[in-house]
Amino acid sequence: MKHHFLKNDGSVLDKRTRQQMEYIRILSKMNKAMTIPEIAEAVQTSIPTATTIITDLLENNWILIQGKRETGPGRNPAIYSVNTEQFYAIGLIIGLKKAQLVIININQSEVYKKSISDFNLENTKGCLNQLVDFVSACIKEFEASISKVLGLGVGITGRVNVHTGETLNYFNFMEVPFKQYLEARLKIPVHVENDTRITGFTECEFGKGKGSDNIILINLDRGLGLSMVVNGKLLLGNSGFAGEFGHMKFGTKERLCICGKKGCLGTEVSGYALQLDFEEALSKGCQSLLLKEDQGEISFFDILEGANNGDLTSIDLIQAQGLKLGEALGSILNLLNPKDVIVGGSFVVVNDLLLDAIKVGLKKTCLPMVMKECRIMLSELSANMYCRGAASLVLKSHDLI
Amino acid sequence: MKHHFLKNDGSVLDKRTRQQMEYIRILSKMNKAMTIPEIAEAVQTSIPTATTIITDLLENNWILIQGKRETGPGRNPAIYSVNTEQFYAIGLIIGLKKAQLVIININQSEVYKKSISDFNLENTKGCLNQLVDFVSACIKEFEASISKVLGLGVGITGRVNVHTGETLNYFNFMEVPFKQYLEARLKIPVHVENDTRITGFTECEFGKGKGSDNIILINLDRGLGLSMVVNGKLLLGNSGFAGEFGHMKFGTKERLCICGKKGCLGTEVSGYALQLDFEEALSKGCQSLLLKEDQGEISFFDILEGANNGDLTSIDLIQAQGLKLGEALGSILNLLNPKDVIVGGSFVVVNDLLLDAIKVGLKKTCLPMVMKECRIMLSELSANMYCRGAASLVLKSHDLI
DNA sequence: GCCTTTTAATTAAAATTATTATTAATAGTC
DNA sequence: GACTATTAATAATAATTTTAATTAAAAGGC
Repeated sequence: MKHHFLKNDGSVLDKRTRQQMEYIRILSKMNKAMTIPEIAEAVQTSIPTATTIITDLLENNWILIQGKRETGPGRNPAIYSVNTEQFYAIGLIIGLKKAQLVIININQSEVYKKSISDFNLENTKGCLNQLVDFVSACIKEFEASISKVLGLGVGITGRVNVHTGETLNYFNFMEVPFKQYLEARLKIPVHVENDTRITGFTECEFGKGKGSDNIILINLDRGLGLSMVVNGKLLLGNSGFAGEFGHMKFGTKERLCICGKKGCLGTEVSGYALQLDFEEALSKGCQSLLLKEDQGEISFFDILEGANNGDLTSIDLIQAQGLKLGEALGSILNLLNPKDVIVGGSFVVVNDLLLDAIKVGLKKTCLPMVMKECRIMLSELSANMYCRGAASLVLKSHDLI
Repeated sequence: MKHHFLKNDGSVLDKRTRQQMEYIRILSKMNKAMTIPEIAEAVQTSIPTATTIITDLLENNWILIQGKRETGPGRNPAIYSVNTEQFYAIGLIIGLKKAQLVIININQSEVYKKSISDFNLENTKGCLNQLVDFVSACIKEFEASISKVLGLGVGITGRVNVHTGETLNYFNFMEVPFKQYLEARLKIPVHVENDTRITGFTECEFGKGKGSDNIILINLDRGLGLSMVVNGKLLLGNSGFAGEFGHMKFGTKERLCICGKKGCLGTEVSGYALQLDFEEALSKGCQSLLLKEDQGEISFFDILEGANNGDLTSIDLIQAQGLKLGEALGSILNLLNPKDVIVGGSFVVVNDLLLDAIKVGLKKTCLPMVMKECRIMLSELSANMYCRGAASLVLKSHDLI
């Protein structure tokens, strides 16, 4: 595994290098071109010292002069910013049917994007190779030297132990954790995360959670996921398993969950559950517009779309799920008292239909004082954005954002 | 409000003062007498610089020479430690029937202790005055100059907004928050916290949660409280209301909660609930040893004691509560994946009777992978310890522990 | 008991950093 | 357009900090 100038592997660095890294961090965090006096103020050093370090960084091409700032009276200062062509981070989201990759620069601007068209996540050597080759090919195509890549942030579905980099559901057949394997083959530092937690992080960085350091993100898709950001940091849990909301006992139906128990929320609130709900409704004699269209199996996407087209059965089922979700969520809000709750995942297409039902449910269980300052919102981020979030996680790990 | 040498009010300090504070912090955190080379290593400066700053601190009486260290070969170094008579923190726990105060020094050793014998917490000006006078009298009796007191940490029952220092249930009749009022009258910095969160913090600092930065503390007393420590920090929530576990909808009885809803866990798992359970059991014809003793009203303390004496009715009721608590707790564990769960409060007197029942309940709802690494334990801390915890919160806020 | 080894503490010299003064550049004013 | 006010950048000087060298103090071997 190679290391970038901005290494954070715990090795001892000389003072000047540490100073230089600090300057890069300040420039990156501020995310704007800064003058030497501003930088000196920010890093708490004198202007002459700042000048020498800035000159150093300039000579090594880590930063660039962006011109001069137009001020009022007085000499116009030169402004400096990080050289975006020296700092890249890669994000990779591995879904069940899709793998997406994005490369961003230190400004978090997307500079490259690619996805595997026909992907099927399998716990096999072949699938693993396909992913590694894909990432390698992307890096090659982008033509950025490996030495300019700070790292790869991976969001993968299923359970992940962030501390060790192990993935529990996929690529668990190697002797080393997934993270270590990728680092060995790609020669760049790798951060592995659960996909739902990536969505939570992304929402905090780019979405509606921006500016808040205390949010809950619900990922309502085929499954039901939850991630929490507390004190500005992702809540990972002792073994990295935090966020298992789907197994909360709140259900009333007799469905058996994959965890072996009954009453799990995920068996009654999720895309998967919605399909079952629909089948049950039909068997009870409910009518639906969806049946008129001559299609094979009806997926939960179809049901969501049906609701948007006015199909009453679909609407009823989704509202019932929203209500139940809201009620269960109320207990979580009482526990964590978050600033915002953001609901993401495929279900957002039905918009207020879901949101209002959740709010109705919340009222039943959530304490008024907790509800009072808490906003419940739908996510507006795209899948592509989550991929950028995974890349941003790398920047975050270097304290650059 | 006066300020100690170690101020943390955000005012700009000169470089040498900041350095001195850093040295004090290092010495305090290490909690042992250190040699100059060790200190220099810890603060990452050269030995001559460390020597001058240590000399400075010594002259100002902030630190003391503790003698020499006996080493192997080579000259024996002088060892320095913080002057414990310069740094005091006060802890005050305000309960319903008791108010306790403790003064600790920077080593967290108790140097003074006092409590109000006949106290009754009321939301009145009189009660407030009683408390302020009590604290003032203690400071006076201890004869420590106000300038040597870093602050007062208050743990008060009921809801508290840590960010503003407001108390919602008590002393809410002033124009300024409780915290501000105390600061104005006592002239020392004040930190106000919820009593349950104090117990969580204490457990992490002195109790079984020591060394872990990811624990859940259940406070099972007259009421049911919960506090969480995540990433080494108390989870406060956006408005400081985090931890409302008692209103989780898990109940099966028809009891109305003070929140206006039914099914709240706190109405079925708590000391208060235990008394109701007992009355119900009797009305259904259950027998109990407790009735033989000629006493007036039977409190939940009596029932806990009864269980320890073999009273079957008491045992049954407590086990039923433990089971229910365990089941509800399982969902929280799935969500937060803590390292440890520590059960505190008056209920600990029944020991394994409660703990085993909780474990049985947990098995029903908690995911095996979450349970696997999580220890469920009873607290062994005394009320006095929580008071010290409140004081330690002050030290923590100064980054001294 | 004296010498060697080892580590602490002090001192001296070198390097670094900050403060102050000076010069440079720009905008507005008379 | 020259002058003034203002801020940036640089140079010179002062202060601080570090590195290196020296001295001091202790332990152990012969």
